[in-house]
Amino acid sequence: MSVTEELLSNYGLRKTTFRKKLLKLFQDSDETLTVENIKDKIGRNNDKVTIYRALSTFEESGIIHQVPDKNNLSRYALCNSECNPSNHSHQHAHFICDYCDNTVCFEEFELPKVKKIKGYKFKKLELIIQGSCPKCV
Amino acid sequence: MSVTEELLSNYGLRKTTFRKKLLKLFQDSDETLTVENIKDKIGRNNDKVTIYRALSTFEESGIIHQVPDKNNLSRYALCNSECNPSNHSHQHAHFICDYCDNTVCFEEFELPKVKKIKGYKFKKLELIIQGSCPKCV
DNA sequence: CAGATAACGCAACTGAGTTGCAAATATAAA
DNA sequence: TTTATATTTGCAACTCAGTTGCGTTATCTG
Repeated sequence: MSVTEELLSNYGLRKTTFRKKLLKLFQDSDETLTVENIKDKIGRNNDKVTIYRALSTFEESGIIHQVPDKNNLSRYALCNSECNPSNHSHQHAHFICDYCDNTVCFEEFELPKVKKIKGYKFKKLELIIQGSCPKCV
Repeated sequence: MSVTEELLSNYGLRKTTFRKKLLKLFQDSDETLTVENIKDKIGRNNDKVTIYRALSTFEESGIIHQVPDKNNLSRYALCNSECNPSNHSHQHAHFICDYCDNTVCFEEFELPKVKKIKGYKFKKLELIIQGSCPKCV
């Protein structure tokens, strides 16, 4: 069984042709992907509904996570650590380039400790950094 | 001249009836607002195109800033400090409640100092905290 | 007050994401 | 390996936030 298939098995998901193809794409890619990016890479003929549904399944399972784009568009990236449906929080920052449309995960960032505010319960932190990436000085 | 009108003048914007009404709404509100919230408060008959255009103008000028919603929908809030078109960065965090749809600005938060990564240029930091708000224990 | 310019308001559009449903495929049981 | 069951896929049609074009109206400046 391939790494991709094993991952699907571990999360108790059916190993369909489409899911294997999509998951492999994420495993082979070091950038975050939009649905358009995905279509470009796995073929424009793939149905968007299927893509959206597979992405939702992967996200709920904890295989991938969603990151907002510059234009509030959804991008997706593989979860590095062992995420699962009940614990799916990411201790890393995201970088959004103002010029190209890319968004990158910065694994090496430590998220700040946040002081408590009475009445509020904090569950998840997301640090988004905007600026210019190496390609877009 | 009212506070609202003065603010518009300071930013070199025309003081139209609509803008005065919209800006006053932001000044009187301590929560972030969606376009739907705005319609509810200033009247559903107000044209959405006009709302969107006024929001863009305010945002570009540095009067308000945009915050993503739980559902990646846009919310808007008044800028506290003296923002302007060329310097429009917010040194505060945003809290998104997982249960109600509200998003709040946390002025009292200090954003973390972020270490440099070669090739990247950082311009803006956004810290988003998710959890439950006092109303939604 | 008159002319120039910017903002408004309407209709029609765009495009990301969703829903319903029938056909196809994966899995588990026999 | 075949069959029964449950899940996934793929198509069409839809929803809804946000945008564009353009003629009309309001604001500002002289």
